[in-house]
Amino acid sequence: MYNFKEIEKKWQNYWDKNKTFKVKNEGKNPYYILVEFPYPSGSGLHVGHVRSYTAQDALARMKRMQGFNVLYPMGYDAFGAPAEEYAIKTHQHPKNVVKKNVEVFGNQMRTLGFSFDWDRSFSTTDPEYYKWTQWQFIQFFKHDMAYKAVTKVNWCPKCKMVLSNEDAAGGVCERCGTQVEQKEKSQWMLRMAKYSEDLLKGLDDTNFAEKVKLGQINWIGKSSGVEMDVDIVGGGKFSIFTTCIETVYGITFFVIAPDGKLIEELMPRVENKEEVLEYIKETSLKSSMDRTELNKGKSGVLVKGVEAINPINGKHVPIYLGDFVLGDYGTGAVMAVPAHDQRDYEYAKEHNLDIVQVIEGDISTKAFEKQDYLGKNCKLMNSEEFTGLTVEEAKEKITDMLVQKGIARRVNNYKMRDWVFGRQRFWGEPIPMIYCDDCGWNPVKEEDLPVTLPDVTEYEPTDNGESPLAKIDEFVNCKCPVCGKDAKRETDTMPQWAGSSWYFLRFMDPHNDHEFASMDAMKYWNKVDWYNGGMEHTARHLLYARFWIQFLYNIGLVPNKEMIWTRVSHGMVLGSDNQKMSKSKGNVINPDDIVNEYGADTLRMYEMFMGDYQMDAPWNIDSLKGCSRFIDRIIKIGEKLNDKSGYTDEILANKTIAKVEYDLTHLKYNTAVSSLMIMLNEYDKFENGITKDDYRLLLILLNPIIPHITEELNEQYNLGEAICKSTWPQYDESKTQDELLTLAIQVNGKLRGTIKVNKDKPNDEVLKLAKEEENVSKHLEGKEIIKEIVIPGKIVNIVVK
RNA sequence: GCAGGUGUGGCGAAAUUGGCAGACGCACUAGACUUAGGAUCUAGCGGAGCAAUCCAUGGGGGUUCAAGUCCCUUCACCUGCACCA
Repeated sequence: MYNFKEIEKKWQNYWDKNKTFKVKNEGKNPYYILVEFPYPSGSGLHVGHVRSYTAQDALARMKRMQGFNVLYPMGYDAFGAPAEEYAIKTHQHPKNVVKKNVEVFGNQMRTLGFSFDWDRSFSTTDPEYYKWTQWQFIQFFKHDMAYKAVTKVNWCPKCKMVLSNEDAAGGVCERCGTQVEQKEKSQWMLRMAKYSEDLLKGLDDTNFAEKVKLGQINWIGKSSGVEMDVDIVGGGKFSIFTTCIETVYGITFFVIAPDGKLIEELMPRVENKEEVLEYIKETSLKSSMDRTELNKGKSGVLVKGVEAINPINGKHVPIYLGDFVLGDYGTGAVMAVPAHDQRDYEYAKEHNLDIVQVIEGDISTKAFEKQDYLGKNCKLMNSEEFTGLTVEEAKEKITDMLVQKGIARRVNNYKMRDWVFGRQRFWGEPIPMIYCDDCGWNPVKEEDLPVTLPDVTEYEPTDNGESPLAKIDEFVNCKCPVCGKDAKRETDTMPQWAGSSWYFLRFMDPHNDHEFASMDAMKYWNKVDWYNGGMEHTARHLLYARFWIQFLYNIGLVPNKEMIWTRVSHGMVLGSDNQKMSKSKGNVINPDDIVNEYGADTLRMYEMFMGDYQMDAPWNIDSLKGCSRFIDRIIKIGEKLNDKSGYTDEILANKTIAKVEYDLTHLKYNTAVSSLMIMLNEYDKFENGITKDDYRLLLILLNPIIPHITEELNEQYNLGEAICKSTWPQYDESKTQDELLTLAIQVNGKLRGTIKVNKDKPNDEVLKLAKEEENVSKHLEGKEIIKEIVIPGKIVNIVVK
């Protein structure tokens, strides 16, 4: 094995000293490659990071050689709970924890030879950065896009802490196992739901992978339907939302949300108040998790004393309270059609309610639902004048009628809610708002930004669920920015998603101290050309970031409504047991160990070669050794240099350039590597050794993936200027294919032989040659030829009887 | 339950997008070199068969001259979301 330690260090220093990868906001062909910046955890860089950073590094290095001005930046997303919890445990300021971890990550990334422009690096926790995150929040507020509202939070009574949904999974606190309670809390929200339609439409201006787009679409969850008014017997009304108005004649009851406003309004008329209140209380104790778990039975109570009138036929039907109806989706009330909705069906069975069938189909054991009847020409029944119409016709006609009568409206509903933006944590961007008894909520003056986190030593959460900042008087007490009287600061901080929603803009202009990024810089880079990250972030992070950008666009602060062009995602690197790497499973691979034992180039190459980039792949140390062996062979073939020039095999050279170029831009790193292995195998077969041009070509093509050793060999054999300063080789399309092709000959679809023909040979001559082939002619003997198919350059198939 | 994804040798995987299934690598076997080999090189390597040939891409069916690839159906696993009306 070669001395990779010395060689890799040498070239890393070279790139550093020469600022090889420093990029300016000027020149032709700007190209922005972005990888998700890491959360600098205490456990250091993961081999999964190495996979995606290497992949995009390879792309960046190739693009640079092809004359693009490549921005390939790196930073840190360092706010968040783990650093805070570690700080609590070890009694130090989280910023020190982060500083240490950032250093570790930085060093690790440097030893891997990534071509980041380190001069543009920052952490979301830098006051110079989060100043602008806070400034942007103020813009949200000023444009009425941020507001305070009461929401429920997961509360662990033992830890005295607000928990994220993830930390409250299964309804128990992840840290201590205590039953989680729901607690009401007034929090800052961003009006994200308002952007539902725009976020859907915006996808047309992107080149995201189809599955990424789908993830976004599902998350937004648009459904088109009808909102219909329902009168209550004896006065009053409410409305319901439905996507299946065609079943309106099948309504046998209504269900309303226990956590909605409607039941509050109805309360005075309710006869069984105690029962109803008890049920409301029960529901409020359940987290959304619990509600789902109790899915088995459909709980609920009859609301006595009020009845609803089915607007289409005037029938009186009961109203129930059921916790499967959510107070904050739709109108918080639903029409129940047990014959055609499984959920209603179960509810009706449980509570012994009528079932009225209105669409022809089998409802003996379960509901005949929309996925059963839509698009299948099913007909209505028991529906007065609509009986006999198809579902599709009825849907339109019933809607038209209800709309005409003024009791219904066509509406769209979205699952996506407003963004709960407050966190009761210390380690986040303080929300830059001040409350004054006289003036209410007002933003901190811009010249007073950033609102920095105080240097204290206690980060323990408070007893009442407030952020630890609430205990720090010198932080809380301040002057009202409007009237100057004593006032109090908001003590909630922002969620971790905040800083990562716009960091890619900052990379375009990272040192700007009078705006978050200049319009010129953003116009120059235009959009992120490639954004690579984990599949787990393609729904939420991407949606938050797009929302944030669309808002900035609408107030004229960024040049494009969508700032990310292509989003791709990579598969995970699994442990050798095919399981997700985790300390508890003991299957974690530390990239440092691999770099020490085999070198960064070997690790980089292996991670590119291990499998389809977009798919999960298990770690396999033997396979890595194979890559190490390949690099040894590259070094060794240098001894076979002859003094000829040009390419020994023109076709091989052109073919491989084309292949590598295609593969590196289509996430097919594994086949790029294998085509280079093939090239080396061919070189080995050359009888008179290889030329300098042959060797340099191999090294240049390999350089994006294994940059250190290729530079070293290029220098050692004096093959030309440093590869990082060189131009990517051009290929000649006409020379990527041999003149003589091997053509497969089939008889009745079965391979019977091959022939070598010139690629321009006319079809009839090809066919003639094919029939003469020894084995083929044997299979044709005594048979009648029915059909002859010649696909030039591909195959010949002769069909016989 | 819904959505998305995956399923090909002993293993990681390829397959120009409908055209010779298994490229490339690992592991394995045999041989060479060697004091030695966990180094290197050469050859072999889906299954059955001496062979011609036959069988084979989770299972079943279909379209086609031709299917891993398209259509229908079914099973298994993974990842999200989860009573969304």
